[in-house]
Amino acid sequence: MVVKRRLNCGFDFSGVPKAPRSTRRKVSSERDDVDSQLTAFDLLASLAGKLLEESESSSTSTYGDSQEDHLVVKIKQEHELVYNDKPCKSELSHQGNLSSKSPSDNTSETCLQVSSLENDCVLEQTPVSDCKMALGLKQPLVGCGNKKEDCAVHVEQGEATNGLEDGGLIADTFSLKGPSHESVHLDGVPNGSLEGYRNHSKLACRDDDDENYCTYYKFGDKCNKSYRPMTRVGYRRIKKSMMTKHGRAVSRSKCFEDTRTDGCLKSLYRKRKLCYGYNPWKHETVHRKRRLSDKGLVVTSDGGLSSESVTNSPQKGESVKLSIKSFRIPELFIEVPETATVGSLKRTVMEAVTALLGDGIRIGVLVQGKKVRDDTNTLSQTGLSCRENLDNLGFTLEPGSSENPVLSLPTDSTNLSERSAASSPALDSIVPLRLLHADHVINSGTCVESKQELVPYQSDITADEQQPPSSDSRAIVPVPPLEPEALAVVPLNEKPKRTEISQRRTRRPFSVSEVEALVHAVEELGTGRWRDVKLRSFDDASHRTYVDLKDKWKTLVHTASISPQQRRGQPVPQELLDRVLAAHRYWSQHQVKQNGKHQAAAMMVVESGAFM
DNA sequence: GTTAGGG
DNA sequence: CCCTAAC
Repeated sequence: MVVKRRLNCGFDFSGVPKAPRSTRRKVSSERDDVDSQLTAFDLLASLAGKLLEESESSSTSTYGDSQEDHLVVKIKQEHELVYNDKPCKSELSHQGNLSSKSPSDNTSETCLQVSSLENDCVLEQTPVSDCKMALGLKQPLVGCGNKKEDCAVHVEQGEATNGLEDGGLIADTFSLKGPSHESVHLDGVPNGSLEGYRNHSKLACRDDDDENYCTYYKFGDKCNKSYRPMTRVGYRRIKKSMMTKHGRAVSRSKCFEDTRTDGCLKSLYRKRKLCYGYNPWKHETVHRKRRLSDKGLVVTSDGGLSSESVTNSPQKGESVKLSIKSFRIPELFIEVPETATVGSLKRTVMEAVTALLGDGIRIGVLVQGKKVRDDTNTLSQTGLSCRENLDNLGFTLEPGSSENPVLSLPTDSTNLSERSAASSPALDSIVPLRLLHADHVINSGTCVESKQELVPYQSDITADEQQPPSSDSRAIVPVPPLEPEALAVVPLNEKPKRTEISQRRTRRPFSVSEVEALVHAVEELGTGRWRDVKLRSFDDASHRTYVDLKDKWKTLVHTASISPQQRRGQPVPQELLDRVLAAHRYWSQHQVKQNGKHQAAAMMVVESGAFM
């Protein structure tokens, strides 16, 4: 007999045989999990289409060169054709302006991710803190294009609310996450097909099951001409091959992705940091969203701090001249209602940025990739007296208070995902905006490429905020493996309590379109063929196992059975719920005669009149 | 490996 | 979403 491992269970059910499954009827009041979120988001849809075309036709253009200060708009969207077997997905990335909006329809909820907000700024014999101060003054730092020579001073007064659009604050990456933003595949994107759009921009792809971000770069002329997939580029494929059909094994074999020698535990640990330390706010949002609004736009800005260029010219001996071309602002977490105006979005982002900076951040200094801890040493003592060494100078953004950076974060060892998944009140009270990483690097240097080569797994943690260098920048110094201190922001107590190999997957609310696909499949296939449902309608969604689909159906039936007032979460269209009930009713009666499925389905239509 | 149901 | 039992 299997011994129940659960400890918090008052009673050990292990000895209690379950009834035959055919008679096991669920009676428990299942928590309403139907708060499906992340339904379709069509903002920028038209742009997406356009960009898709362009991306297909342009491969080596230098388009991106002249537009580096534009937003990089990454759109992932899934269009589901109800009667198609499989959803049709499109994804693309592009540099563009947020203002190039497109018709947004209702489709629902959306996750908008601002990967970074970037400001060009130059420190010229200026203490970093001054720049920081400037950043905190609600003064958008006006970008200066890609000619660093033109960037002498870039702290200019700007309209606080116009930052995004007017270049005051430059968000270099927007990810608009559609219903199934998770199912992003670079596989289908020919290498370099989007090249023209990001000469120095990143393409971050979110990998399904593990919330990994793999990041691709196109570097400027100074370095490499082509995309350099991160070392883990093959990960997805490898992973896939290792997955069981239903994907469940993945969560238990995550360590294989580790290409280093750290071993499985360490890998898992890193992974955990990535998944849960890195993005706890995502979970946080879920709950806050649930609490605050029915329809909300989740704006997540995650980014780092990085510089695109540093110029230095030793003047009169000791003087050091630094130019930090840009700051990337670490992860922000913002929530605005779907009905909010673009202007208010801008304001919100602005406030968030300001608050973030105002919260206080520290700057770390890296020399030759090593952190310089002694603040009392002079630069020359630190070895920064010569130009060559300056090239190896880097900066990191670190949480402001060195003592306990994570003010509001609980310090127990329960990992964040669990906490947030449990709607921890403590988490709920967290200011929705916080510096998450300190491993964002501003640096100067010479070879961007080596950054990846030397620090392959940095992408694990900061993939989405890795900073692509501008084409003419001096590029980025190789950054050493992250220092523990540098990323101690979130996981104060890093040792996860549960050392087990297993790690709960992150919750992935079903989008309306997914629900629709599910309903449609079940209408045709019935409720006992989840594997078929999976293969039929969710074959591409590697993060949806047939068990997930079954579970979702379960909750859908429950949701449909209760009054609308009792429902929580993102509303599922009543029409869909009706279909759920109808299909459920039908298949409850007809599950025996499984032989003539299609006939049954056809009959079902006739009988219920609710389908199709 | 799938399915059904409880946790 | 996880876990387990029963297929």
